[in-house]
Amino acid sequence: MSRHALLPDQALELVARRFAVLAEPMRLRLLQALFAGEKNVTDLVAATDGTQANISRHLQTLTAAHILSRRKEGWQVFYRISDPTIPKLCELMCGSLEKQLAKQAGHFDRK
Amino acid sequence: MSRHALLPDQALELVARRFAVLAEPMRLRLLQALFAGEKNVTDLVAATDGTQANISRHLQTLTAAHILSRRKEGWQVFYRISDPTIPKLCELMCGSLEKQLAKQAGHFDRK
DNA sequence: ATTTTAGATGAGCATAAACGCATATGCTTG
DNA sequence: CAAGCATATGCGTTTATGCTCATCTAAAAT
Repeated sequence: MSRHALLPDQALELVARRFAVLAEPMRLRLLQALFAGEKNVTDLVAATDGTQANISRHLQTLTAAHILSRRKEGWQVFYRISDPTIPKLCELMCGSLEKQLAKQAGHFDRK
Repeated sequence: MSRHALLPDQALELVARRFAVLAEPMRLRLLQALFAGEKNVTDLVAATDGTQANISRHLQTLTAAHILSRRKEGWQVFYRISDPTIPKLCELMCGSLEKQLAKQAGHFDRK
Protein backbone atom coordinates (compact mmCIF):
# COMPACT_ATOMS: atom_id res chain seq x y z
CA MET A 1 0.00 0.00 0.00
CA SER A 2 1.61 3.24 -1.12
CA ARG A 3 1.57 6.13 1.27
CA HIS A 4 -0.26 8.20 -1.32
CA ALA A 5 -2.83 6.16 -3.16
CA LEU A 6 -4.54 8.03 -5.98
CA LEU A 7 -7.87 9.37 -4.88
CA PRO A 8 -10.89 8.28 -6.91
CA ASP A 9 -12.86 10.85 -8.88
CA GLN A 10 -15.58 11.14 -6.29
CA ALA A 11 -13.07 11.99 -3.58
CA LEU A 12 -11.38 14.60 -5.76
CA GLU A 13 -14.75 16.16 -6.36
CA LEU A 14 -15.20 16.54 -2.62
CA VAL A 15 -11.74 17.98 -2.13
CA ALA A 16 -12.27 20.43 -4.97
CA ARG A 17 -15.61 21.46 -3.56
CA ARG A 18 -14.01 22.11 -0.20
CA PHE A 19 -11.27 24.23 -1.73
CA ALA A 20 -13.97 26.14 -3.60
CA VAL A 21 -15.61 27.08 -0.34
CA LEU A 22 -12.38 28.83 0.64
CA ALA A 23 -12.07 30.46 -2.78
CA GLU A 24 -14.21 33.50 -1.99
CA PRO A 25 -12.86 36.78 -0.60
CA MET A 26 -16.00 37.42 1.41
CA ARG A 27 -15.90 33.99 3.00
CA LEU A 28 -12.24 34.48 3.85
CA ARG A 29 -13.17 37.78 5.48
CA LEU A 30 -15.74 35.96 7.55
CA LEU A 31 -13.20 33.34 8.58
CA GLN A 32 -10.73 36.06 9.49
CA ALA A 33 -13.34 37.71 11.66
CA LEU A 34 -14.09 34.37 13.31
CA PHE A 35 -10.46 33.54 14.04
CA ALA A 36 -10.88 35.82 17.05
CA GLY A 37 -13.81 33.72 18.29
CA GLU A 38 -17.54 33.18 18.03
CA LYS A 39 -19.70 36.00 16.62
CA ASN A 40 -23.35 36.53 15.69
CA VAL A 41 -24.58 37.48 12.25
CA THR A 42 -25.04 41.17 12.94
CA ASP A 43 -21.47 41.49 14.17
CA LEU A 44 -20.21 39.59 11.16
CA VAL A 45 -22.14 41.85 8.82
CA ALA A 46 -20.50 44.83 10.50
CA ALA A 47 -17.05 43.26 10.54
CA THR A 48 -17.09 42.35 6.87
CA ASP A 49 -19.02 45.33 5.55
CA GLY A 50 -21.39 43.16 3.52
CA THR A 51 -25.15 43.03 3.15
CA GLN A 52 -27.07 40.91 5.61
CA ALA A 53 -28.49 38.69 2.86
CA ASN A 54 -25.13 37.99 1.33
CA ILE A 55 -23.41 37.27 4.63
CA SER A 56 -26.21 34.91 5.61
CA ARG A 57 -25.73 32.93 2.41
CA HIS A 58 -21.99 32.69 2.86
CA LEU A 59 -22.47 31.53 6.43
CA GLN A 60 -24.75 28.82 5.12
CA THR A 61 -22.14 27.73 2.61
CA LEU A 62 -19.44 27.56 5.27
CA THR A 63 -21.73 25.70 7.64
CA ALA A 64 -22.85 23.21 5.01
CA ALA A 65 -19.17 22.47 4.43
CA HIS A 66 -18.79 21.78 8.17
CA ILE A 67 -16.26 24.56 8.45
CA LEU A 68 -18.48 26.61 10.77
CA SER A 69 -21.01 25.54 13.36
CA ARG A 70 -24.22 27.31 14.38
CA ARG A 71 -25.52 27.99 17.85
CA LYS A 72 -28.84 29.71 18.46
CA GLU A 73 -29.19 31.84 21.55
CA GLY A 74 -32.42 33.76 21.92
CA TRP A 75 -33.03 35.50 18.67
CA GLN A 76 -29.41 35.55 17.69
CA VAL A 77 -27.37 32.94 15.86
CA PHE A 78 -23.72 32.56 16.72
CA TYR A 79 -21.17 31.09 14.35
CA ARG A 80 -17.73 29.74 15.13
CA ILE A 81 -15.01 27.86 13.29
CA SER A 82 -15.58 24.17 13.96
CA ASP A 83 -12.81 22.72 11.79
CA PRO A 84 -9.44 23.35 13.45
CA THR A 85 -7.52 22.64 10.26
CA ILE A 86 -8.97 25.70 8.54
CA PRO A 87 -6.70 28.23 10.25
CA LYS A 88 -3.65 26.10 9.48
CA LEU A 89 -4.79 25.76 5.89
CA CYS A 90 -5.16 29.50 5.50
CA GLU A 91 -1.82 30.11 7.14
CA LEU A 92 -0.10 27.67 4.80
CA MET A 93 -1.77 29.27 1.81
CA CYS A 94 -0.78 32.76 2.89
CA GLY A 95 2.79 31.63 3.43
CA SER A 96 2.93 30.14 -0.03
CA LEU A 97 1.57 33.33 -1.52
CA GLU A 98 3.97 35.53 0.43
CA LYS A 99 6.99 33.55 -0.76
CA GLN A 100 5.78 33.79 -4.32
CA LEU A 101 5.21 37.53 -4.14
CA ALA A 102 8.56 38.06 -2.48
CA LYS A 103 10.22 36.21 -5.33
CA GLN A 104 8.40 38.32 -7.89
CA ALA A 105 9.33 41.48 -6.00
CA GLY A 106 12.92 40.32 -6.11
CA HIS A 107 12.85 40.56 -9.88
CA PHE A 108 12.70 44.32 -9.44
CA ASP A 109 15.20 44.82 -6.57
CA ARG A 110 17.86 42.68 -8.15
CA LYS A 111 20.32 44.81 -10.04
CA MET B 1 1.54 44.13 16.42
CA SER B 2 -0.83 41.17 16.52
CA ARG B 3 0.37 37.86 15.19
CA HIS B 4 -2.56 37.76 12.81
CA ALA B 5 -3.24 41.15 11.32
CA LEU B 6 -6.33 41.33 9.16
CA LEU B 7 -5.46 41.00 5.53
CA PRO B 8 -6.60 43.82 3.25
CA ASP B 9 -9.14 43.15 0.54
CA GLN B 10 -6.58 42.92 -2.20
CA ALA B 11 -4.66 40.22 -0.35
CA LEU B 12 -7.82 38.24 0.30
CA GLU B 13 -8.58 38.39 -3.38
CA LEU B 14 -5.21 36.82 -4.11
CA VAL B 15 -5.67 34.11 -1.50
CA ALA B 16 -9.15 33.33 -2.81
CA ARG B 17 -7.86 33.18 -6.34
CA ARG B 18 -5.17 30.74 -5.29
CA PHE B 19 -7.67 28.51 -3.50
CA ALA B 20 -9.81 28.62 -6.64
CA VAL B 21 -6.97 27.18 -8.67
CA LEU B 22 -7.06 24.12 -6.41
CA ALA B 23 -10.84 23.94 -6.57
CA GLU B 24 -11.05 21.86 -9.75
CA PRO B 25 -11.13 18.07 -9.81
CA MET B 26 -9.16 17.90 -13.06
CA ARG B 27 -6.43 20.15 -11.72
CA LEU B 28 -6.24 18.04 -8.57
CA ARG B 29 -5.87 14.98 -10.76
CA LEU B 30 -2.99 16.67 -12.54
CA LEU B 31 -1.34 17.53 -9.24
CA GLN B 32 -1.78 13.98 -8.03
CA ALA B 33 -0.12 12.70 -11.16
CA LEU B 34 2.73 15.16 -10.66
CA PHE B 35 3.32 14.23 -7.02
CA ALA B 36 5.31 11.30 -8.43
CA GLY B 37 7.50 13.69 -10.38
CA GLU B 38 7.89 15.62 -13.60
CA LYS B 39 5.76 14.56 -16.60
CA ASN B 40 5.12 15.80 -20.13
CA VAL B 41 1.74 16.79 -21.47
CA THR B 42 1.02 13.56 -23.32
CA ASP B 43 1.65 11.51 -20.20
CA LEU B 44 -0.56 13.84 -18.19
CA VAL B 45 -3.35 13.54 -20.74
CA ALA B 46 -3.11 9.77 -20.44
CA ALA B 47 -2.87 9.81 -16.65
CA THR B 48 -5.90 12.02 -16.20
CA ASP B 49 -8.03 10.73 -19.06
CA GLY B 50 -8.80 14.24 -20.31
CA THR B 51 -8.66 15.88 -23.71
CA GLN B 52 -5.41 17.46 -24.81
CA ALA B 53 -6.95 20.92 -25.14
CA ASN B 54 -8.46 20.83 -21.70
CA ILE B 55 -5.33 19.54 -19.99
CA SER B 56 -3.26 22.19 -21.71
CA ARG B 57 -5.54 24.91 -20.38
CA HIS B 58 -5.41 23.56 -16.85
CA LEU B 59 -1.64 23.33 -17.01
CA GLN B 60 -1.60 26.97 -18.02
CA THR B 61 -3.77 27.90 -15.09
CA LEU B 62 -1.56 26.02 -12.63
CA THR B 63 1.58 27.51 -14.15
CA ALA B 64 0.20 31.04 -14.12
CA ALA B 65 -0.46 30.54 -10.41
CA HIS B 66 3.20 29.54 -9.96
CA ILE B 67 2.16 26.13 -8.72
CA LEU B 68 3.77 24.32 -11.64
CA SER B 69 6.83 25.16 -13.70
CA ARG B 70 7.44 24.44 -17.40
CA ARG B 71 10.54 23.00 -19.03
CA LYS B 72 10.80 22.51 -22.78
CA GLU B 73 12.90 19.64 -24.04
CA GLY B 74 12.84 19.07 -27.78
CA TRP B 75 9.25 19.05 -28.81
CA GLN B 76 7.97 18.05 -25.45
CA VAL B 77 7.06 20.23 -22.49
CA PHE B 78 7.60 18.89 -19.01
CA TYR B 79 5.69 20.13 -16.00
CA ARG B 80 6.52 19.71 -12.36
CA ILE B 81 5.26 21.02 -9.05
CA SER B 82 7.29 24.10 -8.20
CA ASP B 83 5.53 25.13 -4.99
CA PRO B 84 6.47 22.74 -2.18
CA THR B 85 3.59 23.86 0.00
CA ILE B 86 1.02 22.46 -2.42
CA PRO B 87 1.40 18.82 -1.37
CA LYS B 88 1.15 19.82 2.29
CA LEU B 89 -1.91 21.89 1.54
CA CYS B 90 -3.62 19.00 -0.22
CA GLU B 91 -2.67 16.62 2.55
CA LEU B 92 -4.13 18.94 5.17
CA MET B 93 -7.31 19.36 3.17
CA CYS B 94 -7.71 15.63 2.70
CA GLY B 95 -7.17 15.05 6.39
CA SER B 96 -9.83 17.58 7.25
CA LEU B 97 -12.25 15.93 4.86
CA GLU B 98 -11.52 12.45 6.15
CA LYS B 99 -12.22 13.48 9.70
CA GLN B 100 -15.46 15.09 8.68
CA LEU B 101 -16.62 12.06 6.71
CA ALA B 102 -15.67 9.74 9.54
CA LYS B 103 -17.78 11.79 11.90
CA GLN B 104 -20.73 11.66 9.52
CA ALA B 105 -20.30 7.91 9.09
CA GLY B 106 -20.38 7.60 12.86
CA HIS B 107 -23.92 8.89 12.86
CA PHE B 108 -24.93 5.61 11.25
CA ASP B 109 -22.81 3.17 13.27
CA ARG B 110 -23.86 4.61 16.59
CA LYS B 111 -26.69 2.57 18.07
C1' DA C 1 11.22 22.23 -47.78
C1' DT C 2 7.51 19.26 -46.41
C1' DT C 3 5.55 16.40 -43.26
C1' DT C 4 4.74 14.90 -38.65
C1' DT C 5 4.05 15.25 -33.89
C1' DA C 6 3.52 17.87 -29.25
C1' DG C 7 1.43 21.42 -27.39
C1' DA C 8 -1.18 25.98 -27.25
C1' DT C 9 -5.05 28.89 -28.22
C1' DG C 10 -9.49 31.18 -30.09
C1' DA C 11 -14.66 30.90 -30.36
C1' DG C 12 -18.88 29.48 -28.66
C1' DC C 13 -21.82 27.20 -25.38
C1' DA C 14 -23.38 25.71 -20.88
C1' DT C 15 -23.23 25.81 -16.00
C1' DA C 16 -22.44 27.60 -11.55
C1' DA C 17 -22.24 30.92 -8.26
C1' DA C 18 -22.27 35.76 -6.26
C1' DC C 19 -24.91 39.75 -5.48
C1' DG C 20 -29.05 42.82 -4.68
C1' DC C 21 -33.80 43.36 -3.73
C1' DA C 22 -37.67 41.96 -1.68
C1' DT C 23 -40.02 38.99 1.35
C1' DA C 24 -40.55 35.27 4.63
C1' DT C 25 -39.64 32.83 9.15
C1' DG C 26 -38.97 32.74 13.93
C1' DC C 27 -38.05 34.40 18.69
C1' DT C 28 -39.29 37.56 22.18
C1' DT C 29 -41.33 41.10 24.46
C1' DG C 30 -45.15 44.22 25.49
C1' DC D 1 -52.03 38.28 20.22
C1' DA D 2 -49.55 41.92 18.07
C1' DA D 3 -45.27 44.12 17.05
C1' DG D 4 -40.38 44.17 16.33
C1' DC D 5 -35.78 42.59 15.69
C1' DA D 6 -32.38 38.87 13.91
C1' DT D 7 -31.76 35.82 10.43
C1' DA D 8 -32.99 33.14 6.27
C1' DT D 9 -34.55 32.50 1.52
C1' DG D 10 -36.75 33.02 -3.37
C1' DC D 11 -35.87 35.25 -7.63
C1' DG D 12 -33.65 37.49 -11.40
C1' DT D 13 -29.34 39.25 -13.28
C1' DT D 14 -24.60 39.25 -14.14
C1' DT D 15 -20.09 37.34 -14.33
C1' DA D 16 -16.72 33.74 -14.34
C1' DT D 17 -15.08 29.48 -15.78
C1' DG D 18 -14.84 24.75 -17.70
C1' DC D 19 -15.47 22.07 -21.77
C1' DT D 20 -15.42 20.92 -26.83
C1' DC D 21 -14.19 21.64 -31.58
C1' DA D 22 -11.24 23.44 -34.63
C1' DT D 23 -7.19 25.66 -35.82
C1' DC D 24 -2.52 27.29 -35.09
C1' DT D 25 2.61 27.24 -33.81
C1' DA D 26 6.90 25.15 -33.26
C1' DA D 27 10.35 21.63 -33.23
C1' DA D 28 12.20 17.25 -35.57
C1' DA D 29 12.77 14.10 -38.98
C1' DT D 30 12.84 12.60 -43.71
